[in-house]
Amino acid sequence: MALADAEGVAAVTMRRLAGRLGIEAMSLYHHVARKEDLVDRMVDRVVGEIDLPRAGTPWRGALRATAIAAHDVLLRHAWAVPLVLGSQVREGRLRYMEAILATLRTGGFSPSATHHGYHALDSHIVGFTLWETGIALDEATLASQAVSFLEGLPRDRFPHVAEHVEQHLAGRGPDEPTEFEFGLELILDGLARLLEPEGGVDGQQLRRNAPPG
Amino acid sequence: MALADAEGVAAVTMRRLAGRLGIEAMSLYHHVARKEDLVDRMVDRVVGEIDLPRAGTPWRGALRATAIAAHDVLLRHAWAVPLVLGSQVREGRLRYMEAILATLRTGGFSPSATHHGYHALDSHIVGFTLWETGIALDEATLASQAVSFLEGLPRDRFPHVAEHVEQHLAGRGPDEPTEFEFGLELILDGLARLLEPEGGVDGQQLRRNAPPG
DNA sequence: AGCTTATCCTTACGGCGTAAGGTCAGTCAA
DNA sequence: TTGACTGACCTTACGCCGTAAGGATAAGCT
Repeated sequence: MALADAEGVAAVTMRRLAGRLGIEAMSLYHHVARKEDLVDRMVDRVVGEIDLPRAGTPWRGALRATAIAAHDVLLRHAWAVPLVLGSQVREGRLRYMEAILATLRTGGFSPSATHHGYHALDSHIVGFTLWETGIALDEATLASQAVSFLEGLPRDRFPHVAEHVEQHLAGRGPDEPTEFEFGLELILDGLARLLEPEGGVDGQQLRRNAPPG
Repeated sequence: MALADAEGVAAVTMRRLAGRLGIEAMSLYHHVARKEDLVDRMVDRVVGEIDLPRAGTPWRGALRATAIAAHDVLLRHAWAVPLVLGSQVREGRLRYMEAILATLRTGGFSPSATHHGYHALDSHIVGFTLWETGIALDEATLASQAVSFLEGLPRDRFPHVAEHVEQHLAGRGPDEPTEFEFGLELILDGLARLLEPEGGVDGQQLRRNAPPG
């Protein structure tokens, strides 16, 4: 994982990894059946690093904190972001899912609403972080990159794209939420409205039911 | 792209692609500097397939239709999903961005709200589709896969995960939105509330301003 | 006729995942 | 004490990969 963090997952080859461990490439195959297994386990360790809410925390705060924790962890291990939704579900992922799903269910959401809410949240976390890690290195190179992008951009054809990049350059105001948090609040607000009597998206089906187990 | 659609982007090697074209691998380097360029262009073509809203369509319907179109296109070219947010911004992506940003701006959103809304939308589209393509093949194998997953799952430790998978198996009710549309509506609802007088997430800063250009 | 240019080819290198089949020290029952 | 077993590791080799370097060929233009 140190290797992946430093040079990306492409740098994790059986030969290089073995070299770091002072052994030969083929020796790794006594601990792992295929390279894919190795990577799957690495990804699961990343997910395992996400701090989970203690049982009993009110759902909105718990979900908010967990989403932010997940975002932080994924930024620390950017190589894992495109893999996290496609890899085998193991211990770490199960624990993560269970915690979020239990939080929603205990918070009063129906099985269906919980199901949908979980995916909406996960999509935001992974999708947003995927975008972030796709463009970002540090703030400075990002800014200079954005400037040179703006210079080459035909403004007459793409005025709104230009404005969009300028928004990036402007940064955010003192009380404005992070870009990540903006989308997160949108989703949490939407979920909160599902619990209100009039309901939100499809109030008929997604309202409260008795929790399982 | 036919090769990538059929066998995934890993099957697109310079030798195999050249073979399909009846030429040698190295000949491709007269049309493309690096393999990365080739893949970037393929991804941009995928984005170019997304139907964009005609100028003047009311923002909410326009965004909804575009998001669904993007989702469909990405499902058709699943190999492109993890790449789309990290690849070079070219013609196709610029047109896509311009259309969405213009829709929001014309719809009355401030530069900042437009900026945030764009990313929230994009994160959902890509994040959700990444999850979908990570698990899904066809409905039937998915179902049998889910059943065998449930059998191996220790229910006492992960009761909510079990319920979650059962929700998948149950499928959705007749009037229930798609999972993709559920998250989409959450985001569109949230954006709509930004336009109301009282504002939504951070009403102070994100309210309307004069559009650019 | 000669030059330019676009297109394609050949050969070669170092690196990849991994199949197949060792070696060798420690463990433990008889 | 011995001998089979086991787990950790190594060696060699195969067929892939991207691409560097340096032609070949044929069409079009002056």
